[in-house]
Parts: sequence; structure tokens; C-alpha cells
Amino acid sequence: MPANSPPSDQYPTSNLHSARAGERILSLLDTVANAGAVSLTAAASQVELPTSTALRHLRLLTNHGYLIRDEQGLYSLGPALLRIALASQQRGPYARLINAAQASLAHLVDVTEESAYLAVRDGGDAVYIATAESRRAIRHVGWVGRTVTLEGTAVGEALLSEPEPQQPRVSVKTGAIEPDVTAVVSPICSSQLSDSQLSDLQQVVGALSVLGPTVRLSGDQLRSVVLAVADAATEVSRALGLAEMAQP
Amino acid sequence: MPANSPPSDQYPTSNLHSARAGERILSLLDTVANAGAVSLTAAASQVELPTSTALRHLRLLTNHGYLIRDEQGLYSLGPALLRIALASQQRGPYARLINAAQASLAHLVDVTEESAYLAVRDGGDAVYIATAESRRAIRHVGWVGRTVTLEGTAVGEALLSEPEPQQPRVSVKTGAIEPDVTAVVSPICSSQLSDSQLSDLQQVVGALSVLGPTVRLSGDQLRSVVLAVADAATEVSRALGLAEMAQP
DNA sequence: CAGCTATTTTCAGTAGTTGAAACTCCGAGC
DNA sequence: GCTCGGAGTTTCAACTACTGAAAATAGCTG
Repeated sequence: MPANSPPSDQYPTSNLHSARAGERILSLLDTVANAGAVSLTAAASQVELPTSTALRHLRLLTNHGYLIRDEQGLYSLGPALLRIALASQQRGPYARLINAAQASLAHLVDVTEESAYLAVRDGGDAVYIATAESRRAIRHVGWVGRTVTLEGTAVGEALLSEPEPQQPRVSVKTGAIEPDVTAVVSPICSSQLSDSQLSDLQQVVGALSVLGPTVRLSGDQLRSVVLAVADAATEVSRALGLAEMAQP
Repeated sequence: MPANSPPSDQYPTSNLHSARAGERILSLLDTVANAGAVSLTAAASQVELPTSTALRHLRLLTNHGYLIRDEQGLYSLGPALLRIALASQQRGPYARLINAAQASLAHLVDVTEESAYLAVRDGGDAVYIATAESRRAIRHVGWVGRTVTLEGTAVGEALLSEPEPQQPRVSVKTGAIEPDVTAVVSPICSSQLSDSQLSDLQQVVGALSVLGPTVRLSGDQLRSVVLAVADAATEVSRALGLAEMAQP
């Protein structure tokens, strides 16, 4: 439960007034997205607003197709939001990252026999945005679209780490989110080459995770997974760089 | 270009005040989604706002992760939207539809050798929300997340048609959106069984489209595609009904 | 360096937003 | 059938959060 993603640091939050109406609208949107389907009163109490105010905002969102209201009066995500979200998945700035990572995710599954994920930062959280699933009977599934805090997690460590393109650091954590699950994560760097000077300033743009039951991730097995993840991350970073050449 | 989706009819638009700030924020989101990557001034002029006002709203969206701003100052869709997209694909009200359709989409590709899409209504437009791609060298791709008008298109005809569960009507149109592309579309019905009385009132909830180059869609080939699409649509409608039984 | 354009900040006026309260609707219990 | 309670909707006066012109700043280009 990543909370109603509060203004989230990471961005300088230069405060020229605080936009109350807007904040509230976005909070409501978040609430509905997290809950799946909410009633007016539930949503209102969640964001601590009088129902009359909440109703007005929810109406706005509904009139624009961002939400829909079913016959029982429950709000859920609407087609307009889906449109934008899908557009972002296909053509947005993350599309290239997802493309570049897909092959490496599959390869990671082949080598490690555990599920592999791609994660990016969203404020103070990490979101898993793509996956390749392990083929074993017991496996880690269903985290695509989920968000976890950056604090005290392996993904967090990776996403917040300093960019080190050549020798990516690998983070390993056990039971940070769920008990008996071990995560092996390495950051993906992109060479944001600023046009003016060719000195490319590196930046961490995502992370590759391998997630599996702790019992299968220890000793030699763990060691080989760590190496595989490190390799995969460098591979993706490189692929990203090449893609950048091709399509500026 | 579906315009900055204006309050869009279809919804009763009960007007208790008009929420200016909110309207503008949503317009800006739409603008960025359509444009892909926009500068402040471009976005501002698009929605006809002074840059100072636009800046404030764009900041809000950025602070919440709905947009991101690259080093050149261009705005594009942010990670929060990705999160919502994936969540909605898994748990949202369209998840069931997407699930029910996935198999039929794949089957349609096998049978017709053309790309197949699933579309739903969004105000006065249709949005393509899922696809299975043809495996032929020349094929229709990349329309997921795209929106087309309902007027004069085959999808439009299907989505606006009266629900006829048993014998779904198939619409065929050539060159409505792009020249040399033919669309074959059939509506998907769901039996929204209202709890009180068991008389289920049918409703069109989506549409299956097969899209391909006109040269390959004529004569006998076209005839067989029409049949395939009709079958697939009934199949999905049926699957939806069953799913409803299982998970109320 | 001068001149341009894009972006950011400031600030006073006011129109847009707010929420308590009153009202309606609907289902449950008696 | 009538009453009660909770959820949703509407109203409206109060007020503050929003607005946008203008001025300041940053970033290019010749």
C-alpha cells in the first residue's frame, strides 16, 4: 500500500502556492486506482474530504472518462485513463526501456530459473513495470504494476545508487517486503549524452530484479544469480545506449 | 487526433459549478499524452493558457509522477501512469474483458493471418486496449492506446450498435482512418444481469477488430474473416457471461 | 555582447472552490 | 406500512486558493 503517493520528494517541489483542488483530484485518482472500486463515502474518507467536495471532483473525473461509475455507484478506472496509460506503455519514455529489457528478462529466467522483473522509480516508491516469469512450479508472480517503498529494499538501493556503468553494484535482500523471498537487484544506467558537450552524464533509469524463494537463493546458486543479474544489467544499459544512437 | 477530450457527452454532465482548475489539469494531461513530448509553451498554447498558469499545473502533475520532465524541459508521461496502466490491466473493470478476449484475439490471428484488436468506448471515441499481432511481414501494428472517432468508422458502428447477443452484426469499412486499411469489426455483449430481476439487459461493452491491408481483405478471404470475427465476438461474449457467474 | 525566446517568479484582485447543512433516495427493521 | 439510518445529492454564502499580466531570469544564436 504505497499510500496516496504524497507530493513525493525527488522533485524540488518549488512551491508557488499549493494547488489544493489539483492535489485533491489526483489523490482521488490514486485512491481509486489502488482500491479498484470505491464508493463515494469510502473515497471521501480515504482522502479526508467531505463527501460533497469529493463528489464534485469524482464527477469531474467521470465526465472526462478518467473514471467510470457502475450501476451500484462504485467508481473505478475509466477508458480515458486506460488510453493514456497504454499510450505511455507503448510510446512513452519508458517504452524504450521496456523493449531493451525484455530480452534480458527472458534470458535471466533461463539462467536463474527464477522470475525476473524490471522496475523504475516513482517518487518514493519503485514500480515493477515488466516481467518474465520463472517456469518452476513455485515461483514469484503478479508483481507487475505493484509498487514497493524504496526504503530498506533491494530495488530501492539499486534505484538510488550512484551510476557506475562498467561494474554495476548488485543488491541482495531477504524478506524486506515478504518473508522468505530474496531479491537480487542491479541498476540500469543510461548515457544521457548532453548534445552540447559529449561528456555523457550517466543516470540510473531502472533496475533488474530476480525474485525467488529464499531456500533456492543461497550459497553457490545465489552467487551465480548475482553474476547473471550484473551481466543482464550491463547488457540492458548497453542496449539502451545503442538505441539512443539509432533514434535520437 | 481526438482533441482534448471535451466534457464528452455520453455522461449526463450534471453541472454543479464547472471545475476550472481540474478541467485544465486534465486537458494538459491529455495534451501531453497526445503529443508524446511537449515544451511548456507548446502545451500552454495547445490548451490556450498563459504559460504561468500552465506551468503551475504541469508542476503539480510532475510532482505526483503523472508526468516527467527531461533535461531539455520537455514533458512526457510519467511512471505513475504506468503503474495505473498495469494495475488496471490486472484488476480494473476492463481486466475481465481483456482476459476474456486474449485467447480469441490470438485465435483470430491464427485464422485470418491479420492483426486483431480489442476496443472499448471512451466518450465519442474508441480506444484500442489490447491486441494480438499478425505474423506476416506487412501487418497492422501499434494501435494499442490509440483512439479513433466513432463517426464513420467500423469500430464506431460496432460499439454503437444495439446488442444482439446471438447473431452479432459485423461491420466492414475500408480507408475510414487510413487509406488501404480495411477493418472488420463485431461488437461484444455482456449480460449485465441486474440482481433484482433476472431479466438480463444486454449491453455492448467492447468490440473485436481485425485490421489489415485492403489488398488482402476482399473476396473469399474477406468473407472468411467476417465469419471468424463474428464467431470470435460471440465466443468472447459467452466467456464474459461465464466469468460473471464465477466471480460476481 | 546584444537581442532574442523559453522559462520562472511575483503579486494583488477575484472568480472558483469549499463544506456545513438541508434534502432526497433507498433498503432494513419493526 | 411506517420509521429509521446511511449513502448520495444539492444548495449557497463565505473566503481562499487560483489566476494571469508583468517583470525577472536563464539560455541560445548570430
